[in-house]
Parts: sequence; structure tokens; C-alpha cells
Amino acid sequence: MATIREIARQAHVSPATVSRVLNGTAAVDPQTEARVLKVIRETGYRPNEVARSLSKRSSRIIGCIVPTIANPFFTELARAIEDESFRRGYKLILCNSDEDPAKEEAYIDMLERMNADGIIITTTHEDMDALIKACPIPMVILDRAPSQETAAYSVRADHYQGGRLATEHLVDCGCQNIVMMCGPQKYTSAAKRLQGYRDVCREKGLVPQEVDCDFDFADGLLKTDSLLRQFPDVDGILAANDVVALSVVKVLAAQKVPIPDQIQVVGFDNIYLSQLMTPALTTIGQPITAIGTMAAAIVADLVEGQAQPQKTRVLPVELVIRETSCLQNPEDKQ
Amino acid sequence: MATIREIARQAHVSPATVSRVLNGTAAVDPQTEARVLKVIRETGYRPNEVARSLSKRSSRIIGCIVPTIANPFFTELARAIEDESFRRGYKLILCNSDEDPAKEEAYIDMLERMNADGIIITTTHEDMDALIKACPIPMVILDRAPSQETAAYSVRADHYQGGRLATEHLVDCGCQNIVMMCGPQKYTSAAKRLQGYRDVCREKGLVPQEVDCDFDFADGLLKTDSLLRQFPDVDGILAANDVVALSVVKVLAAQKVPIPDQIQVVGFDNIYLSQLMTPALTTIGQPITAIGTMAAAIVADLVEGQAQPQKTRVLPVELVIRETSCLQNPEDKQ
DNA sequence: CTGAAAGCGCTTACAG
DNA sequence: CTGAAAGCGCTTACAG
Repeated sequence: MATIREIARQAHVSPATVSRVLNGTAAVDPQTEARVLKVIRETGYRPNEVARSLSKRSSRIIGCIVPTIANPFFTELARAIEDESFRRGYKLILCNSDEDPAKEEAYIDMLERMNADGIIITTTHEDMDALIKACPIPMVILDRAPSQETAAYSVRADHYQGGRLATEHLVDCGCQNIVMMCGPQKYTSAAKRLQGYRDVCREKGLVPQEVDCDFDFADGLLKTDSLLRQFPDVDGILAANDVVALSVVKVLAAQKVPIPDQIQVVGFDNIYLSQLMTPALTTIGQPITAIGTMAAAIVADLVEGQAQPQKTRVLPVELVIRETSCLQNPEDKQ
Repeated sequence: MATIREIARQAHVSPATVSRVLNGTAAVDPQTEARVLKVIRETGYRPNEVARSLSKRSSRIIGCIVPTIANPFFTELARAIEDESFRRGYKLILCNSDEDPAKEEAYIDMLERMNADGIIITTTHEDMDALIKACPIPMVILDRAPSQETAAYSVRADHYQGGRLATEHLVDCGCQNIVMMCGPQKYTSAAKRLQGYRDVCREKGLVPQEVDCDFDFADGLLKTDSLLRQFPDVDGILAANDVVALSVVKVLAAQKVPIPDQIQVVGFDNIYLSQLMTPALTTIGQPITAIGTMAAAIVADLVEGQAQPQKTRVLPVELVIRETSCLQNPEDKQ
């Protein structure tokens, strides 16, 4: 691997000049430039990125820390972030925290030491504000809300509205015995959805019925079982997210409970998979790609010194009606 | 952010000594060491990784290039690779090539320039040998076979055996009109599976029936449609992989074709999702975690100068019988 | 056991 | 427009 010094030697110029034609940071005599370019082409020279990072104190790396890409929601989010990062000329380092605050901190530490320019994180820390304050590089919080709205940049969907929409939909579909499977309440996303559910219940004169559930398949399977035992008359289930909804459908199918005739199910996220399941899932759609793209755009702007108009971006959700709920004949359910 | 020079100053030693206590590369007087450690602790000093990379010409980064983590098979593979990499003290940079050779080359180039220590890749290049030859850093090929077995390190499942097992199973289940949805033949994985299918067909006196299909949901949907039109009497479908199998099940369900009573379906991969679908998928299980772990272990060994006994590792596959096939009553199908 | 010095391969004021 | 020099923050022979 040739170095800039070697190119300089062959082109009869100084390394500084080679650097200038490489980066276009200063005017270079066209003759000289052509000579340098020729040598670069002939040798197949490619500048060492590490050396560049060190002298510029910037690596053009954006770190992205998510709970785990095993969750399709985060896979899709990560893809959107990666795509936008690359469009902006940044490399993406994807890190899975496995919901472990220690791993999360270790990754942040690693990224700082790698001269990462920015971090996008779905933190699992209860107090994420401290974490953000301590971070010397631009950071944006994904999917969840920093405890004080003003403390950090964040982009997420309107989970409260999502909780409302889902509940209202089940009510509209004739459900009278709705149970919500609540995600971990330490996450504002889960808390907001629950709040939306409770508010609608109150407005409609229904008693909130709740079961705790993690955001994964395994717990979804487990909690659906206990839910059915605890609430034998349930006629509508609000799953914690799509992945849990998939588990719900699985358990109901195994017990030969007809969906949506006996029990209707609504998910949350609208991951790609939700339309492919059988039956296709009614769910609350988050604008996943938009969230990821916006998060990456914001860090990139921040890195490049562009001020951001708002610290907090809350994107709208939408109800996506498919086959696990039936608006058509609400009277059938009476 | 303090530097090693600053720590040295405060501890009244040279930067070299600080480096020695940090890395344990040489004996240091216990007194001195304690003093240095104390300063490090008090200042919260963390060495800059970029500077270390530059002087050591090693970044402890392993690059992993896959078609796309949107495919759950690669998500699971990537998680296994990441876990093993971290266990060995390497960071993982995950890159999605989107099956685009140009992107693939761009990523390899980037990784080399970042002083990456090794690369794990599921290449989409037709001639991957050239690519491997040109790469100055240790590389292992994932999931697919280099054209000349000896040219590179590779780890993959026994796709030929997989093709055989799947076909034999459908025959055992009473299918007489089996259609194979073949993945892109430029990939040895797809080619080997097809070969297994054809060999079993010949042995059993069946006529091979084939439909081309990409390894994704969208094409799975499309090709299932055309398959049903082209082969109206089909009673067994060998999907290109699990993701395609999911599409097959989706289309059959939409057309109210009973599974497995009228058509039986076998997937390939045994991604986590395959057991959660309804009906649960019969499939050929690849040892996904083992493949990923082994690939990461091999690059790590290579980086650390440990010779590898074999260039090529082919791991066994297994038939996983679930609900989309029915071995129980083969006579029902006559 | 320890330090001064050179080096990793770039970039960037500074001077001309 | 161009080069010499210093610097980014580490590591590592080399000498003592």
C-alpha cells in the first residue's frame, strides 16, 4: 500500500500538494494536478483513512446503538439510517446493546475513542439525560423520549396517539373486553401507548385490562398464554408491538381461536412482516424509514455545524387495517 | 479529552511508560505503575483508538459484508458474527451490499483503508476468486463457495444435502408433483440446492419442475403466483428459502389453498421466524449461529496468525418437520 | 525499569 | 500556487 509520500515522490511534488488535489482544499496548478492524478491512477493509491481521521479528529463514522437488530423494527430502522448516512458520506457502525446499559456505555465509549462524529441511539437507560450530557459528540435519541424534552435531540413516532388509535379501532370493531399487552414501562414509547389506551378506555367507559410484556417473541408467547387464562372473555388484544402480535396470533392459532371472529388483534410498528403474516396484521404504522432517515440527517447536520430548528421531532402514526380486526360488521360481535 | 502526554506529565513519567502500563507490553516498576494508574483513574483517561490504529496498523475491526440484514437469515448470521467478534475483542462493521457488486467493492475498499484486520463476506460477485486474491487482509467467504475450493477460507452449510433432504421429505410425504423455486443460480448455495433436488428427482423417477426466484419476499409473492398458474397440479413446493416460503404460504392462504392438505411447503434456513409463522414451517435447518461463530473465529485466528487446518468448512443441515408438511398419512395424498 | 526519538500516514497553518 | 514543518495521539525499537 503506497503512501502519500510515495505519490509525492513520483509526481515530483510535496505530500501537501498531493493532499490538496486529493481533497480539493486549495487551488493547484492544472499541470501539477494532472501529474499527481496520473500517478494516483497508475499506482491505485488510496489514502489511509485512519491517518486522515487522526489528523482531522473526525472519522466520518456515525455510531448507531439499538437494542438488537434481531427485532425487525430495528433492522428496518438501521437500514434507513445506514442509507441516509451513506448518502451524506458517513460510515455506519451498528451496535447491539441487548438492552444492557453496560454494553450501551461500552459502545459509546468505544465510539468516542474511534473519533466517531455522531451517535444515534435507542437507549435503554432509565435516565438517558445524564448519558447525553456526558457525551461530547452529537447524539440523537431514537424512538424514545429524553426525560426532559429540551435536553437532547430526539426523533420518534407519536406513541400516545398510536395507543389511542389502536384502542379506538378495537372499540369501533365492537370489542368490549380489550386487553393491552404493555411493553416495558421504563421506555417512554411503551408508557405513552399505555396512556393512550387508558385515556380511550376512560372516555368510552371501559375498564383498562393490562398485562406486562417484553418487546420480543419469546415473552409474547408466554404472556399471551397467561393473558388468556387471566381474561378468558377477551375479545380484543393490543399487542405491545408487531413481533408480540405475531406471537399472539401463533398462540391463538394453536388453540384454534378464530381471528378476528373471536379475538381481534392489533399490533404496533407496521414492520414489513406484518403484511406477510397469515392472517395479515392490523397494526399502528410507524413511519420507520422516515424516522431513521431523519435521525441520520439530524446527526449529519449537527456534525456539519448546521443548527437544528427543533430538538424534538414527533412523527405521526397511522392505523393500518388488515385481517386481524373487522370494522365491517361490528354488530356481529354483540 | 486528555492525551497520553498529559497523563505522563501528571504522573511524572514518559508517555512510553504510560503506554506500557496501559498495554502491559513491558515490565514497569510497581510504584510507578500505581502512580500512573491513579492518574488514569482520576482523569478518566481513555486512549484514542485512532492513534493506536495508526501506529499499530491494526484497528481491531472486522468488516462484515452481507447482501442485506433485511433478510432475517443474514440478521441472525450477523448477530452471531458480532457476538463472537466481541468475545475476541474485535469491533464489527456491518455493511449491506444490496447484492450490488459495486457497493461490495466500495465497502472492501473502505475497510482496507480503515485498517480493518479482517473481512467476512457473503459476496455476490460471480467470480469471487479475483476479489479474494486482490484483498490484502484475511477474508472468509460466508454461505457461498469460492469457485476454486482452495483459493479462500469459507464456511457454509451443506446446501446440496439440504436440497436432497427437502426433496426426499416431500416424496416421503406423498408428493408426486413437486416444484422447486430455485434461488439465483450464480450463487453456489442456490445451485447446490437445485442439484440436490434434481438428483433426488432422478433417483425417484420424477420430472424436475423449476421456477426461478430471488431470495426475497417480493419476488416470492410474484413467483408463487406464476408457479400456481404454470403448475396447477403442484402438491409440494420447495421454496428458495424461508422468506420465500413465507410468501408462498401467504399466497396459498389468500387463495384458500389448504396447507399441507393440498400443497405441502418446505423452506430453507430455519430462521427464527419459521417456527412462529402460522402454520409453522417445515424447513431445512442451517446451523446459522454455528456458521457465524465459526466465520468470526476463523478471521480472528487468521488475524492473530494462527494457521487454520482447513480452508473450507461445510456444516451439516437438518430437516425440521413442522406444520406445512405431513409425514403422518402419506396415503391421504394418493 | 525508563526515556528520548522516530514513526504510523495523513492535514494544515505559515511563509514565500 | 507550493513546500517545509509541525501536529494529530499513540507505539516501539534503541540505548542506558
